[in-house]
Amino acid sequence: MHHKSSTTTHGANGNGKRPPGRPRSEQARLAILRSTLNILGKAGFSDLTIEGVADRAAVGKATVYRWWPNKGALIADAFASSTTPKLRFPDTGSVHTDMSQQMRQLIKVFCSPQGRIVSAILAAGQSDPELITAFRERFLKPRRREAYATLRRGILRGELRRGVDLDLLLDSLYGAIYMRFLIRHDRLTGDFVDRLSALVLSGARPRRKFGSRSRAPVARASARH
Amino acid sequence: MHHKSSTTTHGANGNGKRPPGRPRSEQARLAILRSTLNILGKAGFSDLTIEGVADRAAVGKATVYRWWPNKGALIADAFASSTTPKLRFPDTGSVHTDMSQQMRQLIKVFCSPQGRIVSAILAAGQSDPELITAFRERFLKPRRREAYATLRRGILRGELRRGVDLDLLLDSLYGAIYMRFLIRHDRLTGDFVDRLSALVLSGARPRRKFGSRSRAPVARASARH
Amino acid sequence: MHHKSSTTTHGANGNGKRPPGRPRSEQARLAILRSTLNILGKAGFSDLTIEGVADRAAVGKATVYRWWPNKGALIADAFASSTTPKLRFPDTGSVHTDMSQQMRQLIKVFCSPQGRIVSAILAAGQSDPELITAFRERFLKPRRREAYATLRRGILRGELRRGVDLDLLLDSLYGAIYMRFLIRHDRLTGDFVDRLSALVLSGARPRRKFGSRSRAPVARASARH
Amino acid sequence: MHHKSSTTTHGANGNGKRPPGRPRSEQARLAILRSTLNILGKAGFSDLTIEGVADRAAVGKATVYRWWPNKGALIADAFASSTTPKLRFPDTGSVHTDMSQQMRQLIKVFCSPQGRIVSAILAAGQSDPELITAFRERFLKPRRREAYATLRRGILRGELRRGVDLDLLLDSLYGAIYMRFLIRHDRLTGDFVDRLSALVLSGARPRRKFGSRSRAPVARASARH
DNA sequence: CAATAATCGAGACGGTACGTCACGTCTTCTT
DNA sequence: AAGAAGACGTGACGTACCGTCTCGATTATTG
Repeated sequence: MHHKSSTTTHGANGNGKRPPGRPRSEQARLAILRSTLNILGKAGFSDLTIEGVADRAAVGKATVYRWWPNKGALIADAFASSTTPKLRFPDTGSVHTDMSQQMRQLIKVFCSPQGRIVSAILAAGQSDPELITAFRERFLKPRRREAYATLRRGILRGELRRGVDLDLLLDSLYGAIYMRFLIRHDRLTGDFVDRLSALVLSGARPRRKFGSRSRAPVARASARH
Repeated sequence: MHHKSSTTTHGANGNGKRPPGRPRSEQARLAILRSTLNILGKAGFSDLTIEGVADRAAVGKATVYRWWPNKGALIADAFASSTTPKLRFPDTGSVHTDMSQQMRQLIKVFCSPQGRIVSAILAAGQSDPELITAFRERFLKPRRREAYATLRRGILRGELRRGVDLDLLLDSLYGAIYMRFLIRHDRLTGDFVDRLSALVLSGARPRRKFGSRSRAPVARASARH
Repeated sequence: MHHKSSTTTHGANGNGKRPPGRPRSEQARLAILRSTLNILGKAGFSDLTIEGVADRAAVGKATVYRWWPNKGALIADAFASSTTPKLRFPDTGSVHTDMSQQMRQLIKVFCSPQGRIVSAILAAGQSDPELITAFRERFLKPRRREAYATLRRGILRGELRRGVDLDLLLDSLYGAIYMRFLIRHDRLTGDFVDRLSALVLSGARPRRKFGSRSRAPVARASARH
Repeated sequence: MHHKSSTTTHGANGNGKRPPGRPRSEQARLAILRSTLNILGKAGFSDLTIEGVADRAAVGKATVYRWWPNKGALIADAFASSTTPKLRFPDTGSVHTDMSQQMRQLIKVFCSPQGRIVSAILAAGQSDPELITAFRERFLKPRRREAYATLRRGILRGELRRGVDLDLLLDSLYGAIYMRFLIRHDRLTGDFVDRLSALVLSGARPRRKFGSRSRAPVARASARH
């Protein structure tokens, strides 16, 4: 492979030996990523040019091409390097509250300049499979893993049905957010997120059995939503 | 505005008078739209060039620019003109079945060559507000209107809660589909659609009335929503 | 031939019969020629476009093409229709004075807006033989004929040698003017014209024969220069 | 100024230091000039397109635009670079012979394919001042300087009058040639050149001194000029 | 008084070349 | 060996005119 992973400067490979020649300039790498984010933050994907990135980073164009095979990889790296603000799931004892709070953080990111970057990645990803894969692996999956945990806590507490399809559930929740984010047919507000969480999670509650009284506590638990 | 709506040839404007000059060639208009769809169907948005469209349509480049201000508008028009396969809502007497069947049609479209066009529009729309607006107005809204009717039938039949937020409901349903379509983290299957519909709609069921023994707690639980 | 002579409206052909159909609009014809001269007078040949001519004349483009096969023909006609200011040869009794005065008129034309038109014709004529021919026939030759007469008077008066090559003489005189006009390496002034005339005509004086007494009058004639 | 002189590759500037970056390709430069001359030699100025030049030179269009601001500058450079055939002034001891022989060479050039280029430059120069200036500086003036020397030798030898205006003389001589070349009302032959030289130079002969019997009247006649 | 016929304006048509921009590659000297 | 600088061939951009064509409207002659 010609293009090295941009996160691995060849100065620190496993065997402790450094290859001859001038080592890769960390300064240049950072300047390029910063420049990419700056441009993406204030202009669309189509306005992002390698030439523009190199100029703003005061870097030779070839230095960009040496380390990133194409615009997509550059954007992906830049996004990954961008310190995505906290998107942690709290553990409040209520699935609804946990999800709702995290989703409120998410829409805050989507509405910030960071949002432009996310939408640029999703857009570019439509014609660049590697890019959409990068988004999935580096952004979506890590958060999904946390979401699974949150939901499982809800199952254990009896707030959610035991056999519920977690992916289906998460797609219903986040899909609505992504859809509004990308198609912009309606506003992304905290209130929307709350009602969304309530609607979808209520569809995943344990099924009531006739004559069973035992689930009253569960009912009380979800009563806090 | 310089660019006329491409759907309004000036041959049939309201006052019955045709403006002077050679009338717009309907043949050229159709050839351009057809050519656009052909190219989009087999290549990505970035591979679609106005020059290529004009060539394939055997049309002067200026003729394209005369009627469409940019690539986005062209794609939007082409998509709108494409006889989007039937995406009608049946009336089976069950909301779940109605929605489920329509959503199955939708994913069939998304998985066909038409899907490339949709994703190209959504992608390009991320840096072209007019394009995403065109998608909303010409594609999304008309179908939403039908969806409202379907859901309202469900309300009348008592399948759905009276005060449910229809937009919220539809975003949960379709958002999940759009998300899988765009991020491709999971497959879009008929089964997925069925379970999706079941999950979300069950969250919108009427609250149980007092006296029905077993559902009382649930009803109380969601009462605050 | 498809293109009629622009000076012959078909309303007045030889046999007194007028063809059916709407007659050519004299008004349009004049507007086109006027517009051509206006544009040529303030811009170069390369800035003259048929489209521009038609627009300024408030005339359809096809009306121009109907009557003039190309830009050159249009310019030629426009130039011919332009009332070239008086460039007559006086008859003062001195060849030098006659020529000098006419040449002074000529450079006045060359230095006026009319000059731009002449230079445009000569320029365009370099890649359009018909155009340079038109210039010769319509502008140069008529004036040459008068010049011949003037020079012949000088011969009769004994100011010029009997066998002198009149074309050679005139090319020396006017060539110098055209050269300065086109190459602009030096100014075209009245004084220049006077000295030019003196120089060249003095080279065409009768040859002195030994012991001949007859040239006294000639000497006197040129004494007035 | 953005466009560098095409004759100065930045490889050899005064201070011996080469600027950074890839040096200009001398090969491309020559290919472009050659291609320009080829096209001009067989077609008119209006048939010369930058696109055509670039294609024939197997060069990017941008490379042409990088170094020449417009078609005129390109032609001027191409012409200047064309090894203009020998147009030297001999030193035969006779002004007439010297001039005559050089002028014969000139018309030979004018009648060759090179002539098309000259006429293209003069034509285009009529609407491009820089182009006509380039012609003057690069072609006309160098030859004029030699012509001055030739004429001055004639003065020293007593063949020409001491105070004669050399520019006037040269305009009479060469103007006649340029006029016939551009207006094509008569042929450019060696005989024409000989008689032209004889005519004009004879008008610049020294005035006869008193006491030389036969020329006395003539001398008096021109004395006032 | 129709019918016929050629003109007029307007302006869209398929083209060609324009001059610009970014692409991704290359060649040079410097670090 | 990597750096910046920047020229290279390529190819699409959006614009301007080319010369041709279709329109409805106008203005004449002819039957």
